[in-house]
Amino acid sequence: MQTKDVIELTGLDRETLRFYEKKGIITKPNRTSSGYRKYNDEVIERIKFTIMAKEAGFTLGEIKELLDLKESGISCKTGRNIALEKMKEVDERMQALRNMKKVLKIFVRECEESGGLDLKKKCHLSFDLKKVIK
Amino acid sequence: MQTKDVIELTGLDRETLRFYEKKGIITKPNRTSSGYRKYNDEVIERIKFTIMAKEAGFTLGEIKELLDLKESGISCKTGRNIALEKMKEVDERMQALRNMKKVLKIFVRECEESGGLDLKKKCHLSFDLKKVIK
DNA sequence: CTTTACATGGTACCATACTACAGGGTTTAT
DNA sequence: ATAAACCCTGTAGTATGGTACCATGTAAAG
Repeated sequence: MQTKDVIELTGLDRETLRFYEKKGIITKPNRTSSGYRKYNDEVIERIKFTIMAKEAGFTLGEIKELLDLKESGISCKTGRNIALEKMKEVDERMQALRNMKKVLKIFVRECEESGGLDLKKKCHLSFDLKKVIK
Repeated sequence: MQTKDVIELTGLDRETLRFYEKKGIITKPNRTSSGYRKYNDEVIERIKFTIMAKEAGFTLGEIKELLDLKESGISCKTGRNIALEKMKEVDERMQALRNMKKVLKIFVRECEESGGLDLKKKCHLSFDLKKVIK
């Protein structure tokens, strides 16, 4: 597989792929005699994992940390603790998203109550979080 | 309320509060005769909303956009559509978080199966997303 | 009345995560 | 053989979201 194929399979662009290589998100690929990168399938898994974890709000640094567990020779106990820690973060983000959704629902309801689909009626939104949290 | 109180009530630091003022997240407060900022309660709501929305993965730009809806004189229909759009984003992020959690669960299970709490046993994690997505 | 706490504006700096070239070399299709 | 498509390294620039410091002014407490 060459760069082009990785780009096609992952949706990343060339520059970002390089950037991820520089950051250690993907391992340095072998090269052809002329210096072209030759990738294997593992890189696709790593990139897909990266994209997913980014969407879940993790930084490249954290993602690298997780990806590196694989080769780190870390103990089962430590690996497990890191994963459990990250799960806690995921739960916290989910709670934040649920709160946000509640606020947005109130927005939508307020909009509908005070003018519905009438383009001329102006909306009056509140950001009173007391309705939403605690 | 002066700066100190806002800091105490929101957990923001002085510099970040200024930064948010510069970015338009909070409206420019009135001043005392000597130039000290005098805040009202609204600023607290805006900041709390901002913190929550940030936790939910929104950028300051998007957050400002939402906060500005309140004063924009935008139509109900438009306001409602923007809120619905943001709700879609929230749902997408939630899906990403659910996927991430699945991966992390597999991590934890693999760790437990291949050594449990034994600090000497090394873990061998896989990132095979085929198990998780699609 | 002076020390401490709090405030001001302004500038510069930092990390993260890209993004956009420039100036080449290589491979492949026609 | 030559054009199109692909690849290389390297550097510089951008946007976001702060953070840190400076020099200085104001207010409140002992």
